[in-house]
Amino acid sequence: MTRYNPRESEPKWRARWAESGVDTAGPATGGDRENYYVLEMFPYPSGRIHVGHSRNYAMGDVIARYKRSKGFNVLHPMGWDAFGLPAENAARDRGVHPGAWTHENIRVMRDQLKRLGLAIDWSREVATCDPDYYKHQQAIFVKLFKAGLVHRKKASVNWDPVDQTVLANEQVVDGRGWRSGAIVVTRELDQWFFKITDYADALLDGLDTLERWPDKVRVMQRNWIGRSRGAKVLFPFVEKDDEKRFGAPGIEVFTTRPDTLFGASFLALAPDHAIVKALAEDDPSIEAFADYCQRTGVSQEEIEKAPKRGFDLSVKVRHPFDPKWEIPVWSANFVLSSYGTGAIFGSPAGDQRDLDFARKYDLPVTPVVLPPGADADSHAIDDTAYTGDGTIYNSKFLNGLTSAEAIEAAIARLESLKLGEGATTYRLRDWLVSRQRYWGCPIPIIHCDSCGVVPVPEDQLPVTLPEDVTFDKPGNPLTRHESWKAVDCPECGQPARRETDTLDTFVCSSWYFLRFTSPWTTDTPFDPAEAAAWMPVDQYVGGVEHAILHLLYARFFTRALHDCGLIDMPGGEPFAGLFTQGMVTHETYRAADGRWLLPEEVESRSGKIVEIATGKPVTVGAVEKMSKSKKNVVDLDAFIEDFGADAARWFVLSDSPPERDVEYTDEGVEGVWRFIQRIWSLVDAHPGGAPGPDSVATDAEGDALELRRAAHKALHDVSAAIEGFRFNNAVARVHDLVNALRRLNTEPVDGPALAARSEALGLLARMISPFMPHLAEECWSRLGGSRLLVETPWPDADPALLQDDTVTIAVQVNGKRRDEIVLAKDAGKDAAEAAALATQGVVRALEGLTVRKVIVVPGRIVNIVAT
RNA sequence: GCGGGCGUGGCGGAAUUGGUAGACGCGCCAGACUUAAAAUCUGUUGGGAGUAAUCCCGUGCCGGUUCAAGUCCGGCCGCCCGCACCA
Repeated sequence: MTRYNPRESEPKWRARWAESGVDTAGPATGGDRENYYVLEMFPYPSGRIHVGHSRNYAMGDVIARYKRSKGFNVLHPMGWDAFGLPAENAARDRGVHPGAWTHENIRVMRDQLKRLGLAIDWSREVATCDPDYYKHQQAIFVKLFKAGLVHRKKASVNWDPVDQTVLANEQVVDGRGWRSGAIVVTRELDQWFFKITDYADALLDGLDTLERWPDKVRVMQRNWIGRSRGAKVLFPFVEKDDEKRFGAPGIEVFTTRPDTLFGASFLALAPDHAIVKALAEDDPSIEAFADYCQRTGVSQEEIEKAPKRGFDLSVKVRHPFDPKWEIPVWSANFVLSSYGTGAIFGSPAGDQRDLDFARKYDLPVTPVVLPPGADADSHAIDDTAYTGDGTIYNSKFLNGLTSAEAIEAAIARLESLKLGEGATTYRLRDWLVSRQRYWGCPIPIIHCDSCGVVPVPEDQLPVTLPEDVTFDKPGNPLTRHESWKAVDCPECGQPARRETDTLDTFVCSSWYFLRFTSPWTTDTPFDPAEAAAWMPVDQYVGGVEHAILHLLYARFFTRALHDCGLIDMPGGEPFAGLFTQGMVTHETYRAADGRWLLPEEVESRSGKIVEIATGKPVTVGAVEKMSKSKKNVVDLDAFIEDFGADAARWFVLSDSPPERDVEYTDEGVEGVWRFIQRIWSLVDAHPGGAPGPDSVATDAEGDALELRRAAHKALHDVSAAIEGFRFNNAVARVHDLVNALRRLNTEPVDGPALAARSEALGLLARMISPFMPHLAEECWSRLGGSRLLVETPWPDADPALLQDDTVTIAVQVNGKRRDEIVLAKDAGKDAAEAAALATQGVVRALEGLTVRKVIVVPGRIVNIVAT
């Protein structure tokens, strides 16, 4: 009897797999196998992989290996999201070039991933910082530019003062930069944008087709896009002078409730609305008000608690439905310039914010919507607005209509008066893609004094990053690199300047899955035929933190590429199936002086957790997602050295459902180790001359037959669990089979019994192969498998063995379980009823009662109703 | 405030279509082996009553539908996540 030694086995089998080439995907076109594309969100090469990271890859790998053994041509690639700010920070702090730092991390992490035994087609590996990759990205940028999907404009943008760059709206979380955590400030800057708003409707409607996406993610995207239907309404100026002063006939507002127009009591403009800005130039008190609003905090609480504040601009407009009705124009701190037209009309009775504002500044409050069942004479609004639907009143020609009817009628009237129209607005803003950083894909644009903005001609791509840069000063080193910046204009040949901004790294990750389909192309970003055949990704696996950012950008990108003719993807959706996996968590440890401690730096001494180095007690903190910052990580290499890659893979997939977090504990790992050894000891104890692992023991009976049944049931359940993304369930069913193999280990083992055991052990090896491929291969080999297990098709469970000859069913009396009966599987209802009524437990329970009804659900239950 | 999800033993969780609640694992307890410990193996393990057979209670709370409810319906309570002055 030997112990299973992963240190010996795992490298051996990985070498065999590499020799065999099984992990290499075949071409998607012209093959006879069905294609299946499984992808995990590619990592940022930040340093090292810990056990927490491995869960994501383990899940994708189970799917990849399972689908491959089911006969699919599987594409399971890996690459590196290799541009990003941490590389520049490392350069600044340690004097190493960002490229060198990144490539070293890639080398380390690639080795780690390889040690996990992932069935990855490494021949397709890409790194986004490689000019062979970003060259195509620059070509795509130029194509999008020429198609009018890229534009440069001056806009109020989010500036991260720590990372010294602008950020997209999606990258500002709770008013702070998503990476730095610094409070973002607003700046007016000339920046590059992708016109993702052109696709707002398509992106919204497409969500309905994504049936294999979590609802949560679809809802988040829907909310982010934030489509609202309503109307734009023009309130004409009262004073003719104002038309000239502001260059417009009046003030345009957006509303979703044109039915409440007769409740209007004021207009409110955002503090940075053009009219407010114009007025502020001559009026310091308005300027002071706008400044005050700018300084209001950015956190949720601050916004929520900030009192409504307004400033009367002393401008008047007319009501669109009544030229005699004059309405005052205010500026208010709760109006956003970035939404709608940056101006609203206040209808206080139907909107809580408007009501708060009206009460504070003593503006009129006229109710115009009568709630169902309310009385028009007595209905009044005090401090709570009525925001629901109802019957319109106090509203002239809208009186008596429902809210929905009144919206239509009001829009029709506005249109006939040429003072407004039905309109749709979105919360989604264009995607700001320029970054004032070095370590990113250079934007292939040249600024020429006479020709303006000129894209770099395709035959001059890539625009590569210069190597000779320094990071000793803040800001973007490209802006200081005079020789790199200097270039002749491609159109007029005069001296011109390169764009020094680089692209947001999310641009890189918006099409990498397309590059994977054909990374060998040099003239095009990918082979259109291969890409079209592989896409969409059948199963995408990643963290929910990308629910909006990456997953929205990628959906935009595939549509834009389709519209530019680069790929044929009519549906536009890059990811047909999405799974958002839970994290691996671990206890946190903190020394008395506040230092976080690694799990390996602490130990338990007589029931107390102490720091090994000092012996001082340690505070055990919350169980949290493994993260470098809190040091509650277990290094993958150390784990593999101790327990092997299979143990890591099995552990992170056990116990918790894949979409939930799983807690790392030493006890749990020990359990996995024990289980691995248990499997091995079963296989190792199997006699050498026994039938092979793909034998079928047709003559088995008794315990041997029971074992076959257990094996085939396990196979059936494990297959279903993998298909249904219930890996924890698959793990439990494998445990069941191992328990059956241990329980039914009868001696001596004769012919049919031995064959049944061979069959069961063979099936065990196969069903663990997607999870613990090295152990499975070792078992398969030990059992006498004729070829590599990875080249062996997934077996089908024998349906005849999935059902027992007899079934045990419960018998209830009045819904309470009183006994159970054993019946032949094809026993009729009458037989079941008779057997049930005869059992001791039933007889006892029925004492003194009369049977009224007997319900028999064959194979399930018998329920006797008695009174 | 809006939206999504979740409440089951000491813990992670299972019960996929309404049909034996607690599979499987971890932990705990007991036993075997051992001078001893570790490792390994065997067994017990929702709560309560009882020598036992057995009985009662039990899936956040209250009510309903049903022969039968963790599962369906109505109303609460609690927790987690996302968004949030979006007109």
